[in-house]
Amino acid sequence: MNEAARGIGDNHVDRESLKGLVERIESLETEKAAVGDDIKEVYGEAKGKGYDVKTLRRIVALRKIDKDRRRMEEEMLETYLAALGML
Amino acid sequence: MNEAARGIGDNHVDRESLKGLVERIESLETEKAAVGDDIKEVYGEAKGKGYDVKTLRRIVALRKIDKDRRRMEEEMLETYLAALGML
Amino acid sequence: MNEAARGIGDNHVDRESLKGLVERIESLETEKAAVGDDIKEVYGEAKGKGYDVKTLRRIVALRKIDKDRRRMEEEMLETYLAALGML
Amino acid sequence: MNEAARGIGDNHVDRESLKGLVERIESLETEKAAVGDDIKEVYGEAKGKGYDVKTLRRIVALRKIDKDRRRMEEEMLETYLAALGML
DNA sequence: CGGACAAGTTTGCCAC
DNA sequence: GTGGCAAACTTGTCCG
Repeated sequence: MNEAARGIGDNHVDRESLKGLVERIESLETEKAAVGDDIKEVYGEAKGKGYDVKTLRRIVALRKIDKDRRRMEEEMLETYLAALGML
Repeated sequence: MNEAARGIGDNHVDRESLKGLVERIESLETEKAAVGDDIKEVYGEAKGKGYDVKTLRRIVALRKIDKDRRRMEEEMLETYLAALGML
Repeated sequence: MNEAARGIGDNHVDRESLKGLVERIESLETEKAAVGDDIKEVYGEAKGKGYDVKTLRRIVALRKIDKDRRRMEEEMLETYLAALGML
Repeated sequence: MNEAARGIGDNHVDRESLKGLVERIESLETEKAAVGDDIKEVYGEAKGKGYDVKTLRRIVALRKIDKDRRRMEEEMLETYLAALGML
């Protein structure tokens, strides 16, 4: 059994290990939030330059769909090859 | 105030109205589940014909992305026109 | 071997057959989405009448569990009767 | 008027400027997604060590609330001090 | 504050 | 039967 996987009444999780994990997650969450703020800033800057933010968001979303499509096509190819026993 | 919007201590919701809503929802849920089963059947039939189900699912998903893209482009156009004050 | 189940170098799926399957699936998916929208509409209507949607969802979920339980009890009864040769 | 804010018949957005904005946003979005993946990885690692991911998420959420609460208390204190002319 | 958008949670499905 | 993968539903967040 793992160090952390214990049953009821045996809840001696490794404090240090747990602490490390939580801190890493929180650090990453902070980073993620910061990047999110950066994105908001860019939209704000665009707005300041007179761009329509809603349109800008749609452009970004549309380009994302394109990217997803391309990614999906890659996967399709893999799937086809696999289905045909060519992988 | 609406018939149903009442405060604490005034919980005499309209039994008939509530019943009607719940029944309509449940009827629709049943219908939805039935359609879901139909879909499964078609995939089963395809499998019986020798098609690779996973590939089939990808095809459907890919075509959906295409449709989403087209819908998004329509919206984009509207948004552009609106942003340019042309609507 | 089925028409569709072929190996490497023999991957000539029946275009018409495949097309038919995909279209049937997409049609059903559309239908399913429509019913989903209908359900959302009913919840919206309930909300408009002052009902708490979250609570309403819980009610529907609870009743579903009840139905499932009753169905299982029926099945159990059948199983017992069958085991006793009483069917 | 800004370069980008123009009316009907004057919709010449600065292509380079727009391109730059979109690219900065997409770059940041990519970064954000990458950090999100990192977070998932850590949860995955935790799972591998036998931790219950759901509980872990709750812990992180709780600690976030605590932090927010502490931050609000700080702000409140500042506000009070400012109101009392003690800053 | 209400609706759109994104995140998280849960559920069902397929492969192993 | 189990565990990972993908879809659906629910919940929370942000903008208007």
